[in-house]
Amino acid sequence: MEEKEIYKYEYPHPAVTADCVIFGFDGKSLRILLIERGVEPFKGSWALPGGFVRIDETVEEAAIRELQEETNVKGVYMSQLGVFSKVDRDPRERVITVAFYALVKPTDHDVIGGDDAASAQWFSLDDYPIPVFDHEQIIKAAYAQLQRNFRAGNVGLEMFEDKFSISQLYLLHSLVTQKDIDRRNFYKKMTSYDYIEPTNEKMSDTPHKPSQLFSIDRMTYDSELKESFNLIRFDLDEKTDDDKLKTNKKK
Amino acid sequence: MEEKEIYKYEYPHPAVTADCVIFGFDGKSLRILLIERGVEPFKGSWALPGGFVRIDETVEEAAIRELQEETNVKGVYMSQLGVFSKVDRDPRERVITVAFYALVKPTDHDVIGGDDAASAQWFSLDDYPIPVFDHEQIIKAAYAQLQRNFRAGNVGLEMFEDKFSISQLYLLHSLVTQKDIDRRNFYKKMTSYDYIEPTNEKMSDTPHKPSQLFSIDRMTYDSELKESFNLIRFDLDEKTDDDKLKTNKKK
DNA sequence: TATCTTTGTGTATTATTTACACATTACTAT
DNA sequence: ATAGTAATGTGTAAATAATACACAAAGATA
Repeated sequence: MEEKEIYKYEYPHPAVTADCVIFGFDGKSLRILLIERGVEPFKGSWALPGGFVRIDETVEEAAIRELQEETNVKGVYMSQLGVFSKVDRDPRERVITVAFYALVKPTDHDVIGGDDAASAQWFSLDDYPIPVFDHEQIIKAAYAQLQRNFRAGNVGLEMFEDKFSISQLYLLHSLVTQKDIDRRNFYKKMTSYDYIEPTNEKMSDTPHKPSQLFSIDRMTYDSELKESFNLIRFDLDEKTDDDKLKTNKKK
Repeated sequence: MEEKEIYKYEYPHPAVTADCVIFGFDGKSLRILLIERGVEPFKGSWALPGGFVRIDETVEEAAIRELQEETNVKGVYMSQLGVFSKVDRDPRERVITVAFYALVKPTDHDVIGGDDAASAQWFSLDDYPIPVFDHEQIIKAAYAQLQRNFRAGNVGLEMFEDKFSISQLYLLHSLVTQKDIDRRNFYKKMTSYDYIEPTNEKMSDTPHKPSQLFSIDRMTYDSELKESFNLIRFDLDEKTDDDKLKTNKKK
């Protein structure tokens, strides 16, 4: 027992964690990814995926590592949301957390609970179990930020790995911005962007007129929009903060 | 000597600091507030005001406290910029910093170096001593963020304690956005906002036609714009993170 | 009184946003 | 087959916002 307390400091140090608010859009509704805690405190309760930042990694590295360890989600565009540091937000000790958020397609990811997470699961944003710690506040702040970005013109194409229809995008924008956008004007606006390119494929298995599928010119999209919204692709092979903040490197 | 290392942890903990990028606009040019370090490491070099977050305060509280201790600047609207966490950014130990930024009028503040700062001084943004640590990178990121906000429509009135002329505001916008805005269209746009109200005073001591002075309807301004840009008035009597994130309380 | 400089107003042009009519293309039911 | 249903996609006009630029007004200066 005396062998455990080996790290000594002259002044008290907080612990630092990274937490991830992962929003999912499945084509119908908005979802949120939570984990069931497998360890104390709050074992068995739901929480955001995340965990302690190691002494030899950046907070960004911690966020993607923990997200992958606990939910198996990887390779998504994440943005830093901010720091939450109320002194009593964790019952164990003083813990300051850095929150990140991302928007993904649940079907692109095989969600598997792992590590400190007994399980990981998507919930509807309208009805999810209130998470422990101050994670509910973090989710609210992340959603507000997402909404601000969309209202300010972020198109939100980071989440589409492959082809998409304008009506999918329309539904996403309607859900996120909470505004009733005119479907037809939205269609024309989106198709006018040079980074949204029509393919010659169409949606299949629809009980009505199938929509055309579009693809993303990532080069153009990234250069025109990503810098405006500080979206960064986090992959495990990226190294420094500096890289992430200064350039738009992709895997 | 053995009495000093009294805080023990099972796992290594980083230190956490809060740093402030304070931009100043004096009516002519943009400035930045730096302190001359009075302690090691880098004693005698210039750096951003800031310091360690205490175990019983939030990062916001640390930011305003350190800013006041080291420069005597207080009561300004600050925004959280983000976290910088490269593992080797501080030679002493692992230090993660949370950066904040603000835009103020230098003449509103009596800058006095204090505490760990041997001195505090305004520098031109075009020509300031390169600060130590990764503070140059933080300044660049803060300026980019400020520019994004202005380009996205932030009017930047937080910094005006009292009356101002549209030409002052015009110069500020020209400097920050780095765009050449049409002076006359800018005038009309600003005077059209309902939170910018004409007074019956005029600028004095000008060698030409004096400009009208305007005042800010803070209530309207705050409700219409602040939430969009996450600007928060930090005062020493505010308490929790929660308050700061959720409401727009003012002193 | 003329000149200089900056402030403030007017007005026309262009671009963007919003509103809404309607044709098109699939599937489905009779 | 044919009509009905439910979407997608196109066209077009009006309202609003952004841009460009002419010029009058106010005070200091010579």
